[in-house]
Amino acid sequence: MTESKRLLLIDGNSVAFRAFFALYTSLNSFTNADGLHTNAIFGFNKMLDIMLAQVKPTDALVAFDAGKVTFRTKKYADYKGGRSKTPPELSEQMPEIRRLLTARGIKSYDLPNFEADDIIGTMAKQAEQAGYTTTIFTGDRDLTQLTSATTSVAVSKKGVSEVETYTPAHVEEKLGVRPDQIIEIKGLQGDTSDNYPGVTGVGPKTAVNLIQKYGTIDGVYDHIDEITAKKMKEHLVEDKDSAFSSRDLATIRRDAPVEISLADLTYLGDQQEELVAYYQQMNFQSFLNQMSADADGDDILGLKPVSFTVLTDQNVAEVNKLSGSVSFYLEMPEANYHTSPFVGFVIGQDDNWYVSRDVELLQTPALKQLLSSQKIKKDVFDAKRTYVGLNRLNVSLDNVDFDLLLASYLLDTNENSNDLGRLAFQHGYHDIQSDEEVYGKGAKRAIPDDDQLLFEHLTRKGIAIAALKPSLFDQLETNEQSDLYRNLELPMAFVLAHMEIAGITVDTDRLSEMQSQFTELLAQTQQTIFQEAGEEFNIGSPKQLGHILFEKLGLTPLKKTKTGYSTSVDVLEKLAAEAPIVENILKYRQIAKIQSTYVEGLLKVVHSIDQKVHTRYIQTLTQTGRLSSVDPNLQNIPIRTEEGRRIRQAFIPSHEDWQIFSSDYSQIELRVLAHITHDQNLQAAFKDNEDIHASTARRIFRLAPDAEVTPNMRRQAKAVNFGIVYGISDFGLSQNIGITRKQARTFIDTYFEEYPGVKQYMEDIVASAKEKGYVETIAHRRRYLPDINARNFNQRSFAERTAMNTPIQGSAADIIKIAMIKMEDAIKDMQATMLLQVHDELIFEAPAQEIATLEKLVPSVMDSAVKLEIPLKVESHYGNTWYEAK
DNA sequence: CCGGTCACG
DNA sequence: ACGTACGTGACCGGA
Repeated sequence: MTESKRLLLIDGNSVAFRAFFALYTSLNSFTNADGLHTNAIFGFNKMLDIMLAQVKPTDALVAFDAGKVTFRTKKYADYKGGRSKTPPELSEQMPEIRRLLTARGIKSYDLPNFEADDIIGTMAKQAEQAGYTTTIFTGDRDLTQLTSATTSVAVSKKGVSEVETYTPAHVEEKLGVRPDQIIEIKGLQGDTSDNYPGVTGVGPKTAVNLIQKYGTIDGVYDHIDEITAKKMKEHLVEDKDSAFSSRDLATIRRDAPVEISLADLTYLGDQQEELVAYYQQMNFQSFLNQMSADADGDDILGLKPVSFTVLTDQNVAEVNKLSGSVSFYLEMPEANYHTSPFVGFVIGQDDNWYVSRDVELLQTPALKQLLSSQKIKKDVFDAKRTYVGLNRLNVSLDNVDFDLLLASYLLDTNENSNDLGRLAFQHGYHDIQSDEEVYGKGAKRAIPDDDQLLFEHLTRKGIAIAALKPSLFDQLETNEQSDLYRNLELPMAFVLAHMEIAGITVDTDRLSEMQSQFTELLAQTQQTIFQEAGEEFNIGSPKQLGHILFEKLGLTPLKKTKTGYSTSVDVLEKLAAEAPIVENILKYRQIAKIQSTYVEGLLKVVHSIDQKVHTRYIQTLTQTGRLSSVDPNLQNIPIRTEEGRRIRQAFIPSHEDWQIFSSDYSQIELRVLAHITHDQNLQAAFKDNEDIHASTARRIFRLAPDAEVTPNMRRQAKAVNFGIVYGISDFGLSQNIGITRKQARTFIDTYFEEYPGVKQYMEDIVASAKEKGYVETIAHRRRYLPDINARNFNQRSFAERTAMNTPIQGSAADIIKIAMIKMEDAIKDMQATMLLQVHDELIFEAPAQEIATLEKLVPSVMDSAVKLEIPLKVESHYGNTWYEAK
């Protein structure tokens, strides 16, 4: 038997399209010296590498669309109508991709009047008859209709490296029909992106049901009289022509008049000289390196070689020759740097890089002094992480100048990878790998034993930090964000580090006591529920619960989710009157949540050494500038229900006779709103220290000056105020307070009449976002809104609400951060310690005798953090536990 | 690993 | 007509 032939067929346009959008956020860091965008070319080549490695083809072809006019558009003028134009940044790359293919020894081909699909369908059929094994690579799932015993279809999913491979069995499993029936489905349901209609009212589910029952569209019409659903039958009869023509449009041709044959498709492999020239022209350093590495048989994966010195006790003093700015990186492989092991470190500058696995070297005088030196600037990736890690080694870190992670987050909150390599790559620095590439992922993740591998990776991290510093600083300056970086976020990192290191003491006995109580309560409630249900089931499973409530007990399903019946609180609360079981389920859920997340969850993360929990504040995650808290999250400890609130009894001071002290901003977001909108009426309410929700109620209900604001009016006005901050919609408001959409509309209209400044601001900020592509906070924190001009209504509306909300939520975040930096200085001579931040609230512990001082000091620091057009208001509380500080 | 649910501001 | 409130994290069940 001759060697088997393996054919790789690639849908050029769709893969290029996928590559372009997978690397869309890095569009501007992928340009060559001629100003040509190269992201799609780069991504295409990456994907190509993956497919070549996987398929090891003997023959290959990349098919392209010849143009807009095809036999399909001739039959049906609207085919693919309404599609937005290919972005010019992608169009300019298409000819270059074809040049790339030539250099890589792969044939490319297009055929006038036909789409790439038809070329692929035709060649795949020929290959099947000739006994080839064929793999089709595309971004378009419609091609899965071509799968057969010898033809599989790999569809690229997310990013450039993920593909899902379809065989006939996988198609059936996933879609519910055989590959040859896909066109029947498409005929019935149509295709919005290709713009053909199918049959009115028939979506994916109905289409699959019909085809499963009748096999084909012809089968459906042969049995049209069996269809009982009246409306559907009418639509089917009416749209019969459309069904058949839609099926025709969906059918990939397998007999296109191609002028090539299988014999022309031999895969020639890389044309070395041509490819080197090509990569050079495109500035693809990493592909060039990969080529030279492959040629050497070297396995360093295409990166420039780096040199480093391994530090030991003997030569550690060599670091004394470093001066000016040094890059430093401390490797801790686990996310939680309070407990992660240490793997090693790198320190250096220019061509002098020092590495070691032995972190105890950091405690030697040379390194210790260097790291705390006021004269030598330190450039790092994640200053807070580095500071806390070094603190565990009793080494202090001072004079940090550049934090790659933090700067990168401020420049674009959307590009917020935690991986140095990945982030560097996004900023156009390619001479580095991600941790995942070097260390592996999941169960296979491991720090290499090979010193060379580890030290090279660490050295590359050090070099990347240094390499990116000038350009990121430049960009911060251009964005007027240098002040935000230097005087707000960078100092903030160390304030947070101190709070994390301090931790908060947990009364584990109190938690254990609660644990037994809840265990018993849960068991009782569970038994009651089982009796009411008449059987045992898993209450925690929405699927099983839905079955019991809506099928067995016959309650009315009010809302559905993607996967079944919704059993969320708002649904269950509406059903509570129908059956007593519902109330018990709500109770069970509430207690189960407290038990698993707060009692048991918290107990799991208490450090046995100091009886404390040490959260990590993630400073570079949220899109608005807020912090987030993980491991454990101390920003969502219950307060709204009494049972939950008691969790706070377990948060106690770390010393006898100390107290928990807490101060919170009152209505900070609405005050920020009053400030940035300059609305005179809203500002007047705050200047007069009014109850803001009551004040809003007076206005939106147009009450006379002496009329009383009822609690219900105040409640509704409060919801309107929230709605305004969130970027209001009548639907959202109506859902929230259970009124009609029309009533909600009236509230909103009246609100805007009463607060014209707010209305003006909302219009202006959306217009500005559409023009600039981003919005800003008072401290110049920036959030890009790529969807603000989207054609999709949903995406665009979301971006518009975000444009309205982000300056408000983000400026409030700026304010409390400024207050925290000032606070650390204000209490530096006291024993009081700042422990937690919960968005608009700061929590301290302090000796009882310092409480009186704090009561004056903390509010004064907080309300004078920034000067706004309205006053800020702060309220304080204290007690023996966090629970009592209310 | 994702979706549903629910805890917070 | 479209189908929505803004920002988070942890847990569980079930692919």
